[in-house]
Amino acid sequence: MKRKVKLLDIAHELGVSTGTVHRALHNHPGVSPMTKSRVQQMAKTLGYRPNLAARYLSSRHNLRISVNTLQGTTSFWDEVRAGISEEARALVMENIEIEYRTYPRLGEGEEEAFEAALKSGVDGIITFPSRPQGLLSRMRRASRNSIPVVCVATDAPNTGRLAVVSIDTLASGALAADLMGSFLGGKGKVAVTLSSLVITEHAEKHKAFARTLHDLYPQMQLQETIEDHDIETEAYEKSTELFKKHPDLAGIYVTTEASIPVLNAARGAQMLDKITFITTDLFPALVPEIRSRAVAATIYQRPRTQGRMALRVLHEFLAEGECPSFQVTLAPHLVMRGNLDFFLQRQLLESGPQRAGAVRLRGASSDMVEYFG
Amino acid sequence: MKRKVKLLDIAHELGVSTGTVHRALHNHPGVSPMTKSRVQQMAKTLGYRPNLAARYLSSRHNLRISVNTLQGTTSFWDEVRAGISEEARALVMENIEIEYRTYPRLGEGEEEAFEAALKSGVDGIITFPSRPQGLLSRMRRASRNSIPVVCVATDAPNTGRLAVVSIDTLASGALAADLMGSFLGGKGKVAVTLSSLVITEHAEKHKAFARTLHDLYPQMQLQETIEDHDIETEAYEKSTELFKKHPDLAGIYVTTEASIPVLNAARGAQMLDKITFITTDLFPALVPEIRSRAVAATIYQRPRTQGRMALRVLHEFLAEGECPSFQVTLAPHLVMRGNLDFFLQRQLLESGPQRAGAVRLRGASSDMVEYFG
DNA sequence: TTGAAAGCGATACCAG
DNA sequence: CTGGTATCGCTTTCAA
Repeated sequence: MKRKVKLLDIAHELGVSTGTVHRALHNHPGVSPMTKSRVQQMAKTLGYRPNLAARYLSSRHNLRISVNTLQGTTSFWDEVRAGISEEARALVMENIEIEYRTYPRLGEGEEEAFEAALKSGVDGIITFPSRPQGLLSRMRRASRNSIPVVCVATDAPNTGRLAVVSIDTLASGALAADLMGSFLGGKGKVAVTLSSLVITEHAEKHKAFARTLHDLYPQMQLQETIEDHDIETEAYEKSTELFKKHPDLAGIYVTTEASIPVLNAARGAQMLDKITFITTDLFPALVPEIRSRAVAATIYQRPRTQGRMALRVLHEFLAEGECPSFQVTLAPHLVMRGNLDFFLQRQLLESGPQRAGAVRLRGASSDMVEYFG
Repeated sequence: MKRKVKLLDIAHELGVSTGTVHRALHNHPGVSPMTKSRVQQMAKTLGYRPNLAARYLSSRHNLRISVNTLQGTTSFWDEVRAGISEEARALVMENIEIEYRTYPRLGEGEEEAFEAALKSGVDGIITFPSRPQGLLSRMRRASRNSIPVVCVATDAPNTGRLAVVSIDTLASGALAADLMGSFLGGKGKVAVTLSSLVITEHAEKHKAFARTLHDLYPQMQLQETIEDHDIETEAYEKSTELFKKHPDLAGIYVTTEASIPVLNAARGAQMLDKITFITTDLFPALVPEIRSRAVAATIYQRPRTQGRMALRVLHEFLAEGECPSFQVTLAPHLVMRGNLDFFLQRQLLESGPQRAGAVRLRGASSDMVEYFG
């Protein structure tokens, strides 16, 4: 049994005080370079690991975290935020203060929100970088100032961000392709819609879809790709055009949340029941479409879990100064009509009673269910 | 901003000492019933929440946890144990000692293992109750002695167990049925194999499969169910018989890990390419079967996550005296040839470098991927 | 049955 | 630049 090494051990070993050791280990000002390096060396050789309990206890320096996301127009971001809140509450040391900053539309106001977070001096930021190019300089500045930034859903490369939490886009696209091929018996014309090929995530899904389709179902023909630029009417019109051009289209994979306009376009073109739809995410308007089998399957991106992971990674870094991984990639869930109700029930349960009173050992009579996305 | 209430607050309120308050709240001996109830009342009205950091700091008595599972003949339990270890290491307060007790076969030695764990005086037990009836009395005894027991993979009802972590069997069966129907175009004969209808989990999967098939694909015909009692030869022989009896069988859903004998039986009967297989779990021998498309899809039960959750629930109870939920139900993952590689890669990564050295902020050059099941 | 007090290990401040 | 020390909230003796 190895006794844990503490500050006093390493201080004693070097004949200095714990205060000095502390300052040296944290790069605080006021330590001679010599002692600092000696301390750090000794800490390493002794295998010093800080005692987090003691740390939390002594400095109850409330962590302030800014969460910058899209407004809750789509249920996706509501779920992400819910996951963040949950994790914050669950994180045993409840010294986390979360400030939500939202912006109304893609790329509109997100720079201001980021700026505001920086100005207010938060300890960390969780953000959805919808237009990375605009955020670039600000994120670099945050990184320079040692303010960790975690990206959710979309990555922002070369910004010095601490980590990114997202769905596995390659697995998503590949799964969609394999399902599409299976459903259609390995032949027919299919198409993909996405927001823009400039967005890495969408391009990856598309690439994985195309590649898997080609490898596993060589007889299937992938048609031109629709870019809707996150505009509903554009999605509708371009879909309508596509359906007109390919009256024999057999399937379509919607990689974004914007599946409703595409469904409506198919409905308008009287082609709804001839086309196999594979969509993305799960939100109220999609439920009846799945139930009526207009949508064959949807790929659920587990927004709640994304939120949880984002906060967890950020907190772990803030607490321990270390980051478990720079890229957290979630496996998507597949929702079809058969298992739809289980997902809906889960969403209900989780958003319903706020972690309905935890119960002590003896009082265990009625079970409650927690469904992990 | 509400100041946190601490022991001293409630002690002061009642004119007693913190020691008394502490003893009262923890049902320690040596407190008059009167003061005890007064303290507990006051704690409730003030909304006292213990400061865990202080708790861990003052008394870090190592938690000892026994993990009783099947030997690693199947990769499933190796993964479960890996998940448990991971979570133990990740749990910030690393005062957890885990003792693994394994038994070679279903129902063989598990009672002895449980007994040994109890005798050695562990603080909690995670177990796979393969033969609940034999464990019943022992689990009840554990419960009476306030030793929490968490079941993994399978529940043991009426045993006083603290919680159960398992896959959503209803969602699994329903998803399998919907996929089967989609793959087969809504018609044909299908069958189910399982270990025994006596086992709740298997019965539930079967029921969900049958029900979903009936509701969504009324033209499909569900044939008799194979019970293999966890014996490979039995699975092989009964499958062979089934294939002989139904030469037009179109699909089969294997709810257990025992899919290889069934596949071999189909191979022997020259029916491999005529039957759509939906299997359960993911293990080395299954990989080539998925790759060759002998298996259309497999339902992955996320053993690693099950292990993580089991330890988390148990630790939370041990640490806080509260249990977040008595039933943790995981949504299964769907693995097909298209996304197979992503799951294999994930298993490799996770079992490879032991949490390859966490890195500090500045050193973030090459990303590592962590793939959450 | 109860009170008083000594830690647990890291942090932060004040003297030197 | 460095040493000393009070502090965080809870647990756990030891006296009373």
